[in-house]
Amino acid sequence: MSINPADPRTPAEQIADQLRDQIGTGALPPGARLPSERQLAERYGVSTTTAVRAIERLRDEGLVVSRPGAGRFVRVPRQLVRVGSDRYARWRRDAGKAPFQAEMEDAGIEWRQEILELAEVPADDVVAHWLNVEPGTPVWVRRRRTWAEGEPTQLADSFYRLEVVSGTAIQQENTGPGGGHARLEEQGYRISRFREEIRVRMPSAQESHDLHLAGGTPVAELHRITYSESGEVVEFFRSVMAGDRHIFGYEFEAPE
Amino acid sequence: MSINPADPRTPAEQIADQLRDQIGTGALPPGARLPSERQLAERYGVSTTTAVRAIERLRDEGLVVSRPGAGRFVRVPRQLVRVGSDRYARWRRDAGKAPFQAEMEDAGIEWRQEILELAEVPADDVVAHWLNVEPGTPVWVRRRRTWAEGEPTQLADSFYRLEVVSGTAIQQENTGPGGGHARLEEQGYRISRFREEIRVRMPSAQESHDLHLAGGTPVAELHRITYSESGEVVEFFRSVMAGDRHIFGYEFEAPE
DNA sequence: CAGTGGTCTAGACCACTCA
DNA sequence: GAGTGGTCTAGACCACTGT
Repeated sequence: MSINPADPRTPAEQIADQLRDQIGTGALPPGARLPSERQLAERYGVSTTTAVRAIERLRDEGLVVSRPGAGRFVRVPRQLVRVGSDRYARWRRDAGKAPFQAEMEDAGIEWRQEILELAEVPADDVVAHWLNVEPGTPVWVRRRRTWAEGEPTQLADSFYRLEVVSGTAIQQENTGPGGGHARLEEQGYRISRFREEIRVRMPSAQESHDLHLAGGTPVAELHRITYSESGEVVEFFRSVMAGDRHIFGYEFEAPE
Repeated sequence: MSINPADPRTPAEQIADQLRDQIGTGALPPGARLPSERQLAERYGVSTTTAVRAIERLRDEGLVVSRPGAGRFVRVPRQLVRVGSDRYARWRRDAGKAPFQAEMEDAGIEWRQEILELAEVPADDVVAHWLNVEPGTPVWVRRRRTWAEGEPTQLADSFYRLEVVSGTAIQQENTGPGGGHARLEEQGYRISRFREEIRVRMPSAQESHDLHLAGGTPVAELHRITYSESGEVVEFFRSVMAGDRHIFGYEFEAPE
């Protein structure tokens, strides 16, 4: 429990490594409080700045969370949500379940959805590309944040061409049984195919705040394009998902 | 170009925001050199420590890379590689192409593969689970690093039960035309189904080094399970991929 | 050899939490 | 009110780069 000047690692690294070991072995279990900056500085004979750099390293790795005024604590792992390609099954819609609802209930997870915005907005370049309209064309957006086990997990925006959703429950807070996809089918758009794209990146400060992300937690940006039987794009879905809470799973046959 | 004490943002934030704007507008184009720590500290009237914290923020966002002794530079964006679910098509194998090779050549990207290890190793828990053996059982591993456009993009490990690959070219450096999957089919395992799982996380220090990742770049961990016609798992593939270089794409029909 | 990034010292002040 | 995290000052030394 001290700094070895002969060690090629820097003092901050040595302190971080020792604390990481203690977390790994369970000597510091999830939820446990770490020594304060001042305590660490004194114990290891370094300046507070160096002690802080050591803990910041662990925070960036997602092992430690800070609560200003209270202390630093070993992170309690957040539950993982599996996201599978069978979540769009028609039998689920027929059973009155929206895709997100089905995922959560399958996993036995308490969940809710919070509507952030229902509005007509101009299409940005990506939205315009997929909905096959000119950039700037007014489109309908449904912006929401989903929660699982009392923690936010996803910022999800669905975009539609106006003529597709005008007068439907997709423009209401509650889209009704089966969710938005069920309403689209009622409008005559039989849903036949999906394309999903996943990108990996760091969150913006805003996203980090909205998703309660610990420092150093990446996000996945999921794009989903929903095609009707005629090959038309009927929905463009863009979601930012907490990287520490999701596993994405896909099954497919070996194509011929 | 100065600090406003009335601004609720901290000095380091203000400096970071101004530099980020200059990068965003192109005033500091990719490859441009940023002012040095000392120059920034003097210009803004802050300590060098504060100037460094400002630049570190940009580095963590992946906007800036450091070259010790030389300076800090606006990052030159790395090219994205699309990874699609049709890359396992049988017609590609018949054309003598391995999946990775097909992806790269479709995108017109110069690529190569570097073999890191070909060996018999004990199965860890995850490998054992998917290959349906006891943890610790010896399995065959093929560890490699793939490069695109002169930059590493992927650390890829393929695991096989010993009886599946013994005596085949999968144990050699060069697996031959069509890659490992073609050799498995020759052994009588007709490949019929895949499952892929994607996790998002920060890299370890080792991975960060091996993939030449800039600070603050997350990775995707891809697991692929390959099933034969009889439902048996014939390969478990685990890969760590640079988050800033890949887009994962999947297409699927609306399940019934 | 001048300049650079990386890391460090030994403090300081502020806003906040918790008892 | 004592303790905490967050941020800051005004320097310092080292290993390295590029000329």
